[in-house]
Amino acid sequence: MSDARAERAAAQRTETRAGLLAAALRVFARKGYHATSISDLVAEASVARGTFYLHFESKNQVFLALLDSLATAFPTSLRGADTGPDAAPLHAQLVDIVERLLRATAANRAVAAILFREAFVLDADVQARVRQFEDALHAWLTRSLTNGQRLGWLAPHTPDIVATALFGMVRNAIDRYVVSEPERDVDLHAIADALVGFALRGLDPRTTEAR
Amino acid sequence: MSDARAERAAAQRTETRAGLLAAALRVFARKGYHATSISDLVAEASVARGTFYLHFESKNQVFLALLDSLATAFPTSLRGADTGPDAAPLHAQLVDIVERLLRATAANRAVAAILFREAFVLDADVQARVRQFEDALHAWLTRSLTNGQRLGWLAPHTPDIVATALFGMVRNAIDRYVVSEPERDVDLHAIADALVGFALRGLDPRTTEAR
Amino acid sequence: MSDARAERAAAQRTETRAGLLAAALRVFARKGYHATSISDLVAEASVARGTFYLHFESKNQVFLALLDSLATAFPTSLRGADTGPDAAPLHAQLVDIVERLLRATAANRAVAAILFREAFVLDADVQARVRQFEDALHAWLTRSLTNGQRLGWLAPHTPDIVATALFGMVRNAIDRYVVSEPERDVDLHAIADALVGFALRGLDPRTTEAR
Amino acid sequence: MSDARAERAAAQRTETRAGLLAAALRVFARKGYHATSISDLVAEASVARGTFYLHFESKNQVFLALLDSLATAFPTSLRGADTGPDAAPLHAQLVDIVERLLRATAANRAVAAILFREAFVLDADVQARVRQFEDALHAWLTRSLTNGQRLGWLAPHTPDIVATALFGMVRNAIDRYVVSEPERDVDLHAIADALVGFALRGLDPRTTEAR
DNA sequence: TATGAATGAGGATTCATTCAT
DNA sequence: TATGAATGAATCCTCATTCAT
Repeated sequence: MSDARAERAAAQRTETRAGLLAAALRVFARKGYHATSISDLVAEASVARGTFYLHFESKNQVFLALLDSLATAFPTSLRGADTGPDAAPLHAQLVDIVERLLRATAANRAVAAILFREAFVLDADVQARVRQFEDALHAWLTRSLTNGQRLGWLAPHTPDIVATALFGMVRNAIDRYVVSEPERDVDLHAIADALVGFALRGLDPRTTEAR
Repeated sequence: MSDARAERAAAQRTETRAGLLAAALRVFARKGYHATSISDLVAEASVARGTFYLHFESKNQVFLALLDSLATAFPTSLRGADTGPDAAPLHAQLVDIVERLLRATAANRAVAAILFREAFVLDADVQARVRQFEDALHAWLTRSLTNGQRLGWLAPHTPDIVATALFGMVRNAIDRYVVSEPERDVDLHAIADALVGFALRGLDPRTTEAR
Repeated sequence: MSDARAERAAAQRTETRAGLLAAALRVFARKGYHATSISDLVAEASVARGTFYLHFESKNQVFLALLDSLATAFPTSLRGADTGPDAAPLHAQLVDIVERLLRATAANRAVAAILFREAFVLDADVQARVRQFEDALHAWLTRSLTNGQRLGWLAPHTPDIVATALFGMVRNAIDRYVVSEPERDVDLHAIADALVGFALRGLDPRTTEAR
Repeated sequence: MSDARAERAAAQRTETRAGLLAAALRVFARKGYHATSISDLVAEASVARGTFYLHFESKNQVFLALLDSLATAFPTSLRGADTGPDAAPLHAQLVDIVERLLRATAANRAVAAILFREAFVLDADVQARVRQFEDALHAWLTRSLTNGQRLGWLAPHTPDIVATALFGMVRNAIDRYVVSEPERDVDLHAIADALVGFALRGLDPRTTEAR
């Protein structure tokens, strides 16, 4: 009937849902996804148990909803390198990409933490979604490397394995510098720079001397 | 009470414990650590529920016991590079180290899988032990890199970050090529070679040209 | 407040109530009384949850309202046999009564189904009403039989027990031929005829031969 | 190991299970199957909640176990009539069968009550089993009637419908005289006699006169 | 009168752990 | 030492009912 009332109700609903999401983020960050029970969630959100099920089907649906914030923040960080004639130097471009990745993760620390540490105990459908995301990332990396080699921009290496290595480098860096130690004030730019420097030049000193 | 009888009892006890460990390894491999209940363990081991508690305090104590096999296999793979006058080339030495790591993990796939994927849901004391192991590894890597740089064997990079990167590279490679896909027959030597090649020379083509 | 407006409001209310009843009939028929929740009812009726409680106190009040259709259809089928001088033969009259009962039930299949199968899980007040209805029917049957015997129309039997038997015969026939298998197109007249034939002549072959 | 201990344990287990069954029978009789929760069962049996699940999968498994007492008592009552040359008169034989049915039910009043009144709200598998039992009974009745007619022992009627009628007669008699009013001391033999008398001779007075 | 978000008691089920034998 | 029945806290989830708008 009254539009005003319906609107109010919808607003209320949205607000409660948002409260549950915010509460979930806090509890997940505090206790971890796995150790969090529905009871914990509703207690933190100060709503009744039944209210939870009015908004979400299960704990993993909450996490999936939270995941969307990362899922939108991530891909925008991943626009490939610019290979045009007057593009910025490759090194600078790559540093920029990696730094954006680190910052996107840092901005969603709690979700990223779950994603990085508890991925395997997430329920099947969440796992499938995460795995699919990772596979897409790996495929994109492999393609980019193959392209770069063909164009002579990158040294010849086994693209699949190097993709795995790069993925692991960044993943572990995120885990160590972003996810694990929130209080420590880290210089994400410096980290991105060091990672890219290492990935481009390698450890062999003759590389650096050569230039 | 004859010694013989006491000995027999002790042997029996050891045997029961070994049976529980072997059973745990099988069930963990089949269902994952987290999804495995004490019921599953005692059923697989064909002992009574109470018997379990005569030998282990909890599920994670079982895992800690299993962990020891890896904990002994790993460090031996990690004897540092030989820097003596007539040592083998650095590249070959590193390939050897990495390959040994991969093989050690492959030989303990079930335990490694838990370690890599379910580490975070392990109870606090197991987590602490794993973390301590990782930190030791990271510290060793950082030290080695610092040393290598001082000796001019390695190019100047931020050792801490490069250690993180190297650790992530290998970790992800193990996850992808050893833990995740058991059936696929992978060439661990080739993988080790590619990883080391990338880590030493980097992606920049001028690196390779220079030599 | 004009009368017209009050009238409109009343009409609206009646309509909503009717919609709920119609919806209830559909859902009860589809899922059974017991398996139907208030949620199901309001969803089927497309009204808000709270609206339900404006019209009915509980699920069984809805059923009681639906019951009224049967409660009015039944007694009219049960006008006793005509014992006047130029009445139709007893057999034909009884067949007619039984057939009318079957048809009345068939016309209210959904309600009858609940009545026959889920009577016991209905709440106390509904149960009381159903029981009262059954008792009245049984008393009427017993009275009719006693009368028939006194008039020499019926053979001497224990009226109370025969009433129970007759009630059970018809009840089970309704359950089997009307309630249970809705799709099967059954000949209710033939069933009524067979039932009355059996009830009058019995199984003993000498009975039939005698005529 | 020790057989004595194993035996003791098994005895304990059996005892607890029996206690649960006895408690279930009492609570079912008091509150009805549907209204009984697992909590009620364990409270009545004075065991912990978990203990219930050690012995039964669900409430309906308890009922199925109880059902077995009826399921074994019933068929023995149903050995068909003896048609040999020097068999007892049909009437006497039938009275005996019906009386045995009534007594078997009376001996298992609580279970029979559930079976008769709450059959429809029992879970699917229990329902299936009950339905199957009823169908077998109906088929047996129909077969017996057809046989009896062919042999000239029984008057010609539609066997399927008469089977339905007989089933309903007995069922309702059980419901009224055995299940519903436990306190009233009823003469089961007289009831069986009246039922059979009615079923054989019917209501038509000419039947009785004829003999 | 109608709405629908919120409530919270209540029920089923699991599982680590204990303890008498 | 081994057994295994019993325990009961903890968890998930449903649903009749309320109430502010």
